[in-house]
Formats: sequence, C-alpha cells, structure tokens
Amino acid sequence: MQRTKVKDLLQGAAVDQEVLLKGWVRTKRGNKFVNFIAVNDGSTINNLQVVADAEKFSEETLKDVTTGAAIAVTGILVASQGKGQAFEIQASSIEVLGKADPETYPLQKKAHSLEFLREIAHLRLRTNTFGAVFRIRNTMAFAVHKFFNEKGFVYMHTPIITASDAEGAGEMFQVTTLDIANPPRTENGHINFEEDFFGRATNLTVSGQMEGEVAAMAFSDIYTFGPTFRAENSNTTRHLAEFWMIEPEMAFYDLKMNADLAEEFIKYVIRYALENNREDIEFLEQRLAEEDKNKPQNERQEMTLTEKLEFVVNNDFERVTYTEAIDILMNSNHYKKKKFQYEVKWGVDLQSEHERYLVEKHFKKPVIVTDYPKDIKSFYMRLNDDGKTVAAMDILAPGIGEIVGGSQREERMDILVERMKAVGINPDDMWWFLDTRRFGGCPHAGFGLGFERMVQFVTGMGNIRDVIPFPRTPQNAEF
RNA sequence: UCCUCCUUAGCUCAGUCGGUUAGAGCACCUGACUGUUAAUCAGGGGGUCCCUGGUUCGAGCCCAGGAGGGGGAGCCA
Repeated sequence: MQRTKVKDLLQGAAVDQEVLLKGWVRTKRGNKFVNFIAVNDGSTINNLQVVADAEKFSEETLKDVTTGAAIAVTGILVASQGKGQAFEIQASSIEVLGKADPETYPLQKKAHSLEFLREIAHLRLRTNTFGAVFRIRNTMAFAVHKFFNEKGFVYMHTPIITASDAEGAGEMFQVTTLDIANPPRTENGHINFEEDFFGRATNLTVSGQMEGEVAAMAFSDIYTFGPTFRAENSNTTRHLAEFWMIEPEMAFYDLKMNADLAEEFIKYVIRYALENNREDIEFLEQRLAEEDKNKPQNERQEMTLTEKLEFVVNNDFERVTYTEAIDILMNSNHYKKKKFQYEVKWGVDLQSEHERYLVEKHFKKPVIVTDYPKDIKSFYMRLNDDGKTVAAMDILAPGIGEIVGGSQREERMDILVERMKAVGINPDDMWWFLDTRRFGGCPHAGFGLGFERMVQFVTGMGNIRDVIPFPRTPQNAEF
C-alpha cells in the first residue's frame, strides 16, 4: 500500500478507508486498554493520532513505541471519537522501523530551550518550533524564485570561489589546496600562490554583485540566490559566517526603482508565507506570546506576529534620506535627554541604537534610508549631484535592523575609477568589472537582501542561528 | 574583538549569612486507571554542583585562572 502523508490524511478525503502512515512518534499516552500515539512526519505542524487498542498489540511492540521512534501504521482513517482532532487512525498493525531509547533520546515531550536545541541541531528539526521555521523558510525560498520569475528576471549562478578581493564587503575565507603546514614559497619568502590550484589566491565569495552587474548588462534583470561567506568574528543574533543572500541587479534602474522593487519583493515573500504557512505562523505566534508573558510589560510586543506581518504587507515603507534621518534623531527627545550612547552627526554612520530608534520608536514600520554620505559607503555607489552623498539605500526592519543594503551603481567610468583610487583599489585588478562601463555601460542598480534576516522577521525568531538548519558561526561548525 | 550575565539531575531551574545527608517541576522506570490531548494519580532510580588551583575547621556559595553558552556592541546582509 502507498504511504500517505499526515497533511493529506488530515484533509479527511480517505475517511473510512485503509491507509498507511509513516512518521515519528511525538508522544504516547493511554491506559491498560487503549493507547494514543501522536505521529508527525514533517508535512505539517499537526500530528495524526493513532489509536491502538491494547488487545490487538503485543506489549513488546507498544513498549518500543516511544517518543522519537519511527513507525509505520496500517489502519482505517476514521472520524475521531475524542476532541482535539477531526480524524484519527484505528490501527490494525504497527511496525517499529527505528527505535529511540527513551533513556538517551534527548528530545522529550515538553518544551526545550532554544539554546539547548542549538546544541543538538541534528535533532531539533523534529520539534514543532523548528518544523514550523523550516517549512516557512522553504516557502519563502520558493517565493523568492516565483517573484523574480514572474517579473522576467534571470536567475544567475554567480561563483562561490572567487579571486576578487577588492570588494571590501568583509573578511574572507581563503580557499586553497596548498599544504598549509608547508606551503611553497617565493624567493622573498611569501607564499607562492602561483602553485595553488587556480594559480592565484582565491576566497569564498562575500557577494555575487560584481558578476551580477556583468550579467545585468546582458539580460537586463537578473538575481542571484546563494550561499555567501564572511569570515568576520561576529557574535550576534543577526550574523552568520555562512548565509544565503539574494542579490537582484537591474539595468536601466535608478535608486527609486530599486527601492520600489525591494519593497514590493519583501511584501510579496511575506504575503506568500502568510498565505501558505498559516498554521506554522500561528504556532510561532503562540510561542512568542508565551515568551512575552515572562517579560516586563514595556518589553512586550504591541502586535501579534500575524498582525505585524499583515501590517507590513498592507502599509508603505517609510522613506527618508540619511540627512532627514539625522534631523529626526537630533530633534528627538531621546537625543535631547542624551540617551544615545553614540554621537549623532551628519557624516557619521547610523549606529544600531539610532536605527532602532527610527524604526521601532519613531516610524514603527520598515524604513528605507537613502543617500548616505559617500565616505561611509562603498566605492561603486553612484555619486549624487551634491558631490557629498551617494545613491545608496538601506532597508531597516523592526527587531532585525538592516535587512537590505543596495544602491544605484556608478556607471560613469571616470568617476568610478577616481573613487576606486580614493579607497585604495587598483583599477587594473578590476579590468573586467570596468569593461561593463567601458562597453555599453548604462545606469543600473541592485541590492543585497539577507535571506535569514527576512526569515527571522517572518518567524519572529530572535536569533539568526535558529532560522538556518546548521549555523556556521565563529567556533561552531559541529554539524 | 570588546562589554556583560550565566554554567547545580536527561531538561528547566531553586539553593538563605560559608555549616551536617544538595532540592523542586517535568522527563525516565514500576504500578493504578475503558477515549487520552505535553493525560492523570501513587511510588522509584538518577548528581564530576563546568574545569583547575587557592582561602577556610568547613566551599554549590568566597578568590584567581581557564572552558562553554546567552545577551549587547562593532563589522554587515
């Protein structure tokens, strides 16, 4: 007989028919006469209840049906006699496919702390919380491709291994096949990368933007969606050494079109999750509500998770220039009461506390900040007519901080080369990148969006390590 | 990398002023119970008090160093 998944069985189409269920035991309860086994197979947050009359099953079989065990159940799907579920399986046979010794199986039928579950990342996917998070992550990844596909964007696979080291996006992981204990040396004692696999020093990519710009000059609109690596010694709830970034790049776009696209994109993905993961989001919402009960009144959320997501989807993002943002901060009571730890001054980058104030206290919604001073942004961002600012944009989300960083690109060859020199980059090293300006260059724009941060926003998970299956952070690559 | 907090049973945590045999809830095991909903009730087993060293008649508690983890900051997505 063909196995049917829990999600489909709970639809009830097969009621009063014999079905085959396979999955993992969440809990077993009951008495001398009847046992109730809650089975989950990951297809939905809901469990299917298996009813096992004691007279039909040996004590030995039921003894091995413990939390965590994999079982196969044959029986009739019937309308449930009990409350709490519409359907259940009246079992005629139960086979234990894989035992889980209750003395040593780490997961119990009770809530565990996220910190504890992080230490058993290989088992935490079997919990309600992580089941919900990763079903939502899956839906959102699909929505990313769906959105861009519907808009006629071409999905580009930009390289994971790269030789370019002038992007300035962050510290990089070296990639080498050299014997690190005894590397070949040049005459003056430096490591001789000419003998390395690629004949030069290479690293894991910190961004696909340069290659993305190249592709945009051929296909007009492209996007990348792949792993990205930063070797920063960052220990925060919003940084990973390996994360997934979405980087669209569009020919003939200016900064406003860029911001419009980013806003539309974020709303699309959130809406898609709301439409397709309602039960998972509701579960996480309850989890957050429980968590909130233990917090002091002033730290509690004003909106439930669903309300927050619907609010974001149904309202325009706030748009301010960097200069306006500085004005808002300097005119705030917070500033006048000297509650900011860091200086607020035109020309200085916004600190986390400033961003949080703008997003969480002042506007209370996502904010797009544009036109930053050129000295605090990357060389490739387009210089504005004022000569002081560049056509950059950051999107700041409540509770997460910076979720998008992007800009209109500097397409004017002479200005770009000048900016490279000013920040100490040798234009000759980026000859192929400059060719995009040399041959048929055009105004264009793009942005990078941290996928995990967007998943954090939708799931309400506070720590980025809990929205990627196997987090890579400093001193942690166990799984 | 910096600041700060934490580490006691499988899990979550309490442990008073440094004092005799370190506790609770849940989990687990045994038993009871005819339909349970993280079932309930009764009983039972379970401890390198993170590690190393020190102070003291005596350290889970005080001191020093180390390890691991959480939160915040910087870097950024």
